[in-house]
Amino acid sequence: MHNSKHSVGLYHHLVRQPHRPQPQGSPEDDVVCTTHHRGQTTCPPGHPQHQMFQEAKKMKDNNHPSHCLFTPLPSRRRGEGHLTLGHRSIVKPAGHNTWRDDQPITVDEGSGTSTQHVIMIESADAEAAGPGGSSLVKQERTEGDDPQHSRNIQTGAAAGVAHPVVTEDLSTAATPQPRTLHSIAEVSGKPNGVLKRETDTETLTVTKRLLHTGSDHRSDTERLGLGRLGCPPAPASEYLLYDDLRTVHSHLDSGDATEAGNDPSCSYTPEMEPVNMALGLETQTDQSREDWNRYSSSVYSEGCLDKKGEVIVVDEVTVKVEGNTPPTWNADSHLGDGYSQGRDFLDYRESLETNPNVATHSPLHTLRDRDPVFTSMGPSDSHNRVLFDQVLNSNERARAQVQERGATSGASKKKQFLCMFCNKGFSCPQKVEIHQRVHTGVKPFSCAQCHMRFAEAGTLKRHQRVHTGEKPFVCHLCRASFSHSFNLKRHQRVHTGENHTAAPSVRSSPTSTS
DNA sequence: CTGGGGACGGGGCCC
DNA sequence: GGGGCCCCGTCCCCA
Repeated sequence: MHNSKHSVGLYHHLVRQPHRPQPQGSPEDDVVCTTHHRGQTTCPPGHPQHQMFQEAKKMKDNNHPSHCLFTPLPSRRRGEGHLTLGHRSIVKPAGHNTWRDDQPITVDEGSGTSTQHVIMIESADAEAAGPGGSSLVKQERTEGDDPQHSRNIQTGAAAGVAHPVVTEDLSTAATPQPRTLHSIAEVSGKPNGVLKRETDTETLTVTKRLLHTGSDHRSDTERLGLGRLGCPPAPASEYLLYDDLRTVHSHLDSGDATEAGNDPSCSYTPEMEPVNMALGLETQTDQSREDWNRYSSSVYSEGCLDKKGEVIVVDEVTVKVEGNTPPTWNADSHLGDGYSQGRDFLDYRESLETNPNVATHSPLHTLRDRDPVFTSMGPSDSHNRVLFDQVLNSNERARAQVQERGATSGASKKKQFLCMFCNKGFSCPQKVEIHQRVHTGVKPFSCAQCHMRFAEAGTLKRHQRVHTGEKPFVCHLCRASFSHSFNLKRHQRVHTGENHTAAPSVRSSPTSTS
C-alpha cells in the first residue's frame, strides 16, 4: 500500500494552467480540474499534477526548499485568496444537471450576490478520469471588480493561495438524488472564485470540502481564531473536508506551481486552513460540524502561539493529505513522492480497518450516519455501501476486542486518550492533539527565517539550530559537534563500534499500538 | 556517516 | 494530589 504525504496545495483539484495552450482554445487562465487519469500510463501534458510535479521539480532543482512549495506566506498576508464567507450557497440553474459553457453562477454571499460565469468542460468519461472527474473550468467574473481581484481569482485557484475547497451543495444533497453527486469547488479564496462541479457518474466521486472563509487581513492567528491556546473560532466559521471512500485523498489544493516556481522567495505556499485539511469523511450537518469543531478545537488548542514572540510564528498551517487510494484507481499516488519528507501518512483506510475505536471516533462513521451525500446513495451505490460496512464492521469487532483487552490491562487506563484517527492511546489530551497533527498535517509552528513549519515547538526549536549554526552536542572523543542530540549519540557509535542497526526498535508505529 | 525532520515518552512546573 | 501544559530527550527515518 502506498502511503504518501503531501502538503495540501500540492495537488490542486482545480489548477490554473497559465502557460499551457488548451486544446479547445481555452484562455490562458483556464482552470483545470485535476483528477486522476486512470488507465493512463503517463500523465497528460495538461494534467496539472504533472505540471506541478514538473514545477516542483524545477523549484527543487533551483534549491528551493521543498517546503517553499507549500508556504506562500506573503500571498496570504496580502490577503489573496482569503475567503470572506463563513457560509454561502451556490445556485445552479434549474434544469441543468451539469455545468457547461458559460452558465452564470449566482453566489449568494449573504451580503450580496455576484454573478460568475463558469465554463465547465467535462471529461468524456468522468469516472475514467478518476474521482472528481476531470473538467476544464473557466470562470469569469462579471461583477465589476478590480483586475487584481480577477487575477486573484485565477491564481488563487491554482496557487492554492486561497483556501480552495470544495463544498457540498447541501441543499441539493439534502434532496435524495441518487447517482448524482454534487460538489462545489471553491476555485478562489474569494467569493467570486467559485465553481460548481457536478458529475453524473454513478460512482461516488465526491470530493467535498467545506470552506472556511475569511478574506480578512487579520493575522493568521487571529484569522484562525486562535485564542491564548490557539483555540478555534466558533463553529460558524468551521469547515470540513471530506472525501468519500473512493475519493482520492490527493485531491489537494495545489499551489500554483508555476507561480511558486517563479517566486524566488518561495513565498507562495498553498496551504489550507487547518480545518480545511483533508480529514475526509466529514459532513456539515450541524451535529457533525459540532463534532468536528470539538476535534479541531483540540487540534489547535495546544501550543500554537509564540509565547516568546520571536521565533515561533503561528501562521497558516500546512496540511498534509493522506494520499492513499485504492490501488485500482490510485493513478497518481506517485505524484507525492517527490515532495514528501518525513514519514508517510497513515492510511486512513488501513487505520480504519484496524482501528477498534473507529466506530465511535472516526469521521467515517459520522459520514455514514450523517452525510447527506452518503445517505443519498442510491441502490447503485450499494456495493460501496457494502464495502464500507464491511470495513466498519471489522473495525467494530476489533474495537470490541481491544476493549476486552483493555478491561484486563492497565494500559487502557494509562493511555486513555485515543487518537480519533488511528486509535493510538496517549496519556493526556495534549499528546493526542499533537499526535493527531500527524493525521491532520497541522503545523502551527513556523520558522521565522525560512518559514518551515513544524507540528511541535521542540522541533522548531531544534530546527533553528540550522540557522544559528549552534551545535551544542559535542563528541568528547573527537570534538565533533552536532546540532541534533541523537546525531551525537549515533556518531559516538562510530567510536564504540556499536552497530546502531542491531538495537531493536522499541518505538512502535502509530498504527501498531491501537 | 551526517544532517535534519517526524514522532513520541517522560518529567518538571504551575494551577 | 491531579491535571494541564510545556520542554526536553530519544528514536526513527530519509536524503
